[in-house]
Amino acid sequence: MSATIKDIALKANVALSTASNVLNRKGGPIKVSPGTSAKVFAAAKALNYTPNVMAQCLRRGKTYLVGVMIEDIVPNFVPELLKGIEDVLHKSGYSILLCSHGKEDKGTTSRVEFLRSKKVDGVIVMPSGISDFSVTFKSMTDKGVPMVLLGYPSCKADCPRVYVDEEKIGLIAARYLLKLGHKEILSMNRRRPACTVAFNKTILKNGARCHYEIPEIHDNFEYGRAAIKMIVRQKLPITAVFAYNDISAAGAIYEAQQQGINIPSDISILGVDDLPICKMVYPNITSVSQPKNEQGIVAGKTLVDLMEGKPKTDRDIVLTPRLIERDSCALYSRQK
Amino acid sequence: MSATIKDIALKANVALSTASNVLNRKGGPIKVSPGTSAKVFAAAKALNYTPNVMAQCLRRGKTYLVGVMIEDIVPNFVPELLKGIEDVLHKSGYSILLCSHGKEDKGTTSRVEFLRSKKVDGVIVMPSGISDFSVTFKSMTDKGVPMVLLGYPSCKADCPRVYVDEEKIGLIAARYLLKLGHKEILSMNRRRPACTVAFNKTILKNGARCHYEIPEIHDNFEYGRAAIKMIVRQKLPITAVFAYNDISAAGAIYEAQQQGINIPSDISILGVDDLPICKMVYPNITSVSQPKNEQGIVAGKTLVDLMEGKPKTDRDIVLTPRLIERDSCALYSRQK
DNA sequence: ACAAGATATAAAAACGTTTCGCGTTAAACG
DNA sequence: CGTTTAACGCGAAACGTTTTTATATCTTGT
Repeated sequence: MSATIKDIALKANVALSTASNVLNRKGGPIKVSPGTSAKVFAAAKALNYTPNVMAQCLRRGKTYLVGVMIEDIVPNFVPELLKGIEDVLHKSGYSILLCSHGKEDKGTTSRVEFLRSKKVDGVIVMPSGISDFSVTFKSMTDKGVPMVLLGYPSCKADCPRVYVDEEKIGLIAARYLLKLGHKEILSMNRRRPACTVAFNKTILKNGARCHYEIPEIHDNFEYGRAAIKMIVRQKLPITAVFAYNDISAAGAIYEAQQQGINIPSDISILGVDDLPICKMVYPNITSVSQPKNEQGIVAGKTLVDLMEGKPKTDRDIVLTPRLIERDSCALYSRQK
Repeated sequence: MSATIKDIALKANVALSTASNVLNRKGGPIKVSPGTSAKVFAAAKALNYTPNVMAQCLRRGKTYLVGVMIEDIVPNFVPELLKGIEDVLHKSGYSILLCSHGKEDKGTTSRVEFLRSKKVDGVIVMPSGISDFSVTFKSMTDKGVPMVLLGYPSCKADCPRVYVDEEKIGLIAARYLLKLGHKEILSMNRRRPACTVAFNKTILKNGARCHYEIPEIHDNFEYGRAAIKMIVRQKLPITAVFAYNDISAAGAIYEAQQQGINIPSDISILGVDDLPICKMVYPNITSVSQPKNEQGIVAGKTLVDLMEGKPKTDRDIVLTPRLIERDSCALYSRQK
């Protein structure tokens, strides 16, 4: 079908091995005269040659493939993460094999088999919840396939993990809301344990009160709406909401708008993630940013280092969140 | 490193070829006694064998890889499309090789080389703008690699295309806004030529007027804001806006809210795409939906058919948009 | 009981590369 | 001019499969 290196050798009147040498050991130790070199290149160009990567991989014992495992492609921040990963991997010559196992739990292990048989050189896993990956991926890690875990610091796994400092998220959020003078705050972050602990501690220490009695709802947007509904129904004296994430914040804003509650003058709402949606709702959402793109980049780099056999770095790489101030939080006004 | 079929043969005391036969010609013509079969399977399990896909591909001349080419991963609907594609391809045993060339135009051709050398069995291309792909992908299509174009019907290419009926989008939008009694309508859809033509024609035929003098802005959200700004600044008598897409609609709503204009009682805003954001802003955006997931699925199926050598289907597959009514459009009230 | 067919297993070729080691020729040196 | 050395090019093996062809073993019909 396609032209092979053999065709080139034939056309250029050289041995197959010589053609190969010309083609892929450019500055290498094996010398070949400029004349033959030119002949080979000419032939290659004439035949529109591209190497057969399968054959190369087989021979070299390396695939330059990285498996990226994701629960589902839809969640809001996955694209940015993916992009970060793709960028850095591509720069190092790797390409990514996408692997999204839907909801089904059993899917995970079969996908592992899939990646394993594709002989990927490395894996990046973005867990969807807390689970123990040291066993799921045992068959790969045992074989020495490097792996990096992205997000969810609470997952166990025998590999480097990249995530953002959840405690710091809580700290930043608490300090900010306190600075604005809020005393009665609703926290929706029970799903982020470390974050919640830090948040609560800081809040309480400064003489403010922290509520967190919202029924869990899986849909983030509805979760946010539920928060406002609860505040209204139970007539709570809350003046600020620390939302689970920006989607929840958007939900809260939406419900508030519907109920005639003014954001931020009546209630301040603080999001987490700095998703694009922050700038698309009115008022723009103030949010604690987890650097998504950076996470992807860092995870990619870490994996590349591992695959190239660089000395093992520190196990965990934790990134720092930061506050992005917009319009959904305001000073607490007493004369309410 | 990993166990090979040779190891299995050795362990099971059979010839390499016998092991291979047992493993992958399950119901095939070649018979092998239950005894040996069992031995081989036992050995395979004991050694935790997974076939080396590189070797298989090399031998079979098929990679079961499909290149999916995207301008950028970020745009809002890409994930849904991707998911649709992934689902159906995975079911047929293919996996997807992601390939997002950033902004750079020259990137495209180098990515084509990339996919070509990976010997993908097929390609799905989602163009970012209007261009002639019959030349860009010539080196692949010439070699008989099937290809499917997704979206942008205005692109030229010698392959099946999957897209939604843009004329119909215009038609649906026009009819709906007319039904609501609007007479002065702003259309932002110049970037969708077929859609605009149909929209305008219908609007004019029914005695309403169509404005469309907005300066082009690349950022969709800002584009939407600009529309409202223009209406306000020039004091246009417009009562309905047919936005470029949902992001633009969100932008328009945002700006309106800031200017104290009520949506939908003062101005109705109609979006296109039915993105998740529709349900996240207040009021919820009424939108003409382009079935994203379905597009992905159809594109995937078409490609699979092509790759399996099924008889060529109709060149173009066009999907039908439909109206999703929410809260951003209302009857035109004269007593304004 | 013997050739003919069936049946089960084995051997070998092929897929397209990379790479090692070897032979040839030309250049350099005394 | 004869010998050492470097420079260049070649052949062949190997990567792990699949598949075609060949060989050995076992039935079976006459």
